[in-house]
Amino acid sequence: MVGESKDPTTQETSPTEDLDDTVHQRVRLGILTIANESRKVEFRFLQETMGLTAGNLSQHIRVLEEAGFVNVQKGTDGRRPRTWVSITRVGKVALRQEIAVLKALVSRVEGSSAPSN
Amino acid sequence: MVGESKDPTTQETSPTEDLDDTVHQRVRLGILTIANESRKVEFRFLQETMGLTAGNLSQHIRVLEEAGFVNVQKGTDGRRPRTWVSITRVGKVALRQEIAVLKALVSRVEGSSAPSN
DNA sequence: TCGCGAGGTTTGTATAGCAAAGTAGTTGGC
DNA sequence: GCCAACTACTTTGCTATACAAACCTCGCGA
Repeated sequence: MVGESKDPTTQETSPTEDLDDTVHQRVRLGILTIANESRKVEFRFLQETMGLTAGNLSQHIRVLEEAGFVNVQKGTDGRRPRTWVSITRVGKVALRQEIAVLKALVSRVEGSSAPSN
Repeated sequence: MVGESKDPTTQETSPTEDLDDTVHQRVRLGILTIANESRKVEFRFLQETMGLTAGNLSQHIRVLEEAGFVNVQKGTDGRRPRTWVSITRVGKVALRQEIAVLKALVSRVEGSSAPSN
């Protein structure tokens, strides 16, 4: 039982302390993942793909922008206004870090088919 | 460019929509991960391992309990009061689901060393 | 028996997340 | 060519969340 006996196989470390809440948040993790797949992504595309309201997406993009994880470009497609989001170098590093922690977490959970379970 | 051309290799699906915010939240994901590793875990152990204040941990445990993901047992160790947390069957299913989505996410991100990157 | 500490819980508050309402420019109908 | 409806977001307002400080209860030592 954890905390009672010191089982050497028990990993007594926090599985999630290295996660950055700015990146880990569900919607933003999705945005970064998609943004990481191409040079730039349209606002509309993100909204439809992720099933978000424009207002909600707008706010999450602002958070990512203020963290330096994405750049926002405004322009037009024909005469219609468009907003594009692109991931920055810093954003890519942050995403990689998140992924690294998640990989470790997945391994840890999959490795714990504890006998008493 | 996503949203402009229909590149068949582009995964036009949300990477994170199947994540449950109750489970995905950083601290709670940690609690469930640790709880999944043994039959029951002491409150104090969770608190120290994850570096949380007692108040914060208490709240997160309540959320997990109300979701049916953990059971809370109160008792004594000698004469000192103790609180133990144990993951439920439903909690295990929820954790597995989270891990499944995270695995897919990791693969997706690692698979996108997009040429234009 | 009084105070101190252990072990949590409750309360207060700042922030986050979300959608409704608002804004600015565009297009289509007549 | 003027106005209504639409596109493409942004801002605002509300609710819920996350956190720590303050609080509570019980046992133990002096």
